[in-house]
Amino acid sequence: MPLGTDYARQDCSLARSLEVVGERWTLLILRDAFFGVRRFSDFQAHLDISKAVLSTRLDGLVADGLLTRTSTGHPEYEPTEDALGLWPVLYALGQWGDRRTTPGLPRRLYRHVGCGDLSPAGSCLSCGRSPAPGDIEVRPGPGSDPTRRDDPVSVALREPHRLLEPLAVR
Amino acid sequence: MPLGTDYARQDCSLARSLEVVGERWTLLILRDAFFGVRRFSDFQAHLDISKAVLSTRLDGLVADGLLTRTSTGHPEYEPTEDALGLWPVLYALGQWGDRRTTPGLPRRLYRHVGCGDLSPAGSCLSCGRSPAPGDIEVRPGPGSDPTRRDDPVSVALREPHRLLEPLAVR
DNA sequence: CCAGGTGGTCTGTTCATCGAACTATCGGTA
DNA sequence: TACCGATAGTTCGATGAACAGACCACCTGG
Repeated sequence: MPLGTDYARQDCSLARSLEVVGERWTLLILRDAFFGVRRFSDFQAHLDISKAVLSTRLDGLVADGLLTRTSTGHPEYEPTEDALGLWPVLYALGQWGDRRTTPGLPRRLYRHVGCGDLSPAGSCLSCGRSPAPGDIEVRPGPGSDPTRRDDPVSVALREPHRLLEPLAVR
Repeated sequence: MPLGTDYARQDCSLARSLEVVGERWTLLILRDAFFGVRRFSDFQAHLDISKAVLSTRLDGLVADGLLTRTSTGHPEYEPTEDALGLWPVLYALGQWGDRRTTPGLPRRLYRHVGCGDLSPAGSCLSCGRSPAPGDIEVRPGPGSDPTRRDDPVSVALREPHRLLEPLAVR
């Protein structure tokens, strides 16, 4: 395992997790995968990441079983069941970032499809359950800044969109 | 801000969070702070981290308002209110790591003090609430490996211990 | 079968991390 | 109060990872 990614001497599940998702860019790639990004060039356009690093990260995520890569035609990367278990982590980190940087003005809003909005803890304000990512719809919130980016993925994400559903980019 | 830590062009709360806690070692340092580690040498002994990097990270966390550094006597680092908001993230990541690497054998167990054990989602199995870190007790679970480490912090953590309470290391 | 878009790899430079040696400060003891 | 060990760092050279940009191979539509 390359330097910078392992915490071999730690007897701790957090360390085990960080060996998989703790590298620079990895969680942002997974966030995009939840948002429906599927293709190499779309990840690259949305993240401003070097192709070499993106390639390394995608390969690593496939090797660790968090993404699958389609083998026919142009490759697409899709989150696995295992990756879906990370949704609470991504949601909690996003909420924390919202509270810290722009209190009261979330950059994105999440909704339990056909039910109610999500609380900061990730539970539906209407039914009280914590919906699976596939039952969550994301839309821009009052803290979002539509002038910051103009890549096709950012544009597509200005419309409400159900998580995990492949994004119509073009 | 040094390169490797910023995602300036991302309009995303997750990116803002990762700029603060996304670097190598940072989340493990915060985990230790939740576990009651307070002193430079104890962080270092428990994490096997170079002193230079530990120094840089602690300074950064103080600058970002996640830790306070006592100014009288030997320095101690204590998590701030802002840092406490990260507990759900750390807990969720730990649970995910447990499930992935040793299903059914968690390395640590968490309990709502005076009430019940915590579910994988972080809520108390007895009262249903999600307790604040100060009301949670941690103890080794069936998946822990007591032979892996012998530093004073690891030894102290073999006893049940309430989060945020300074660890009696010596 | 050709052109352009897609999905990479390769390269030189810059930056972060590492281990080890060195320095400064604290606090207890004589 | 003057020492001395423990604590808390800083500095240094070597190694490895990230970056931007050039380059190349493959797929797909015309």
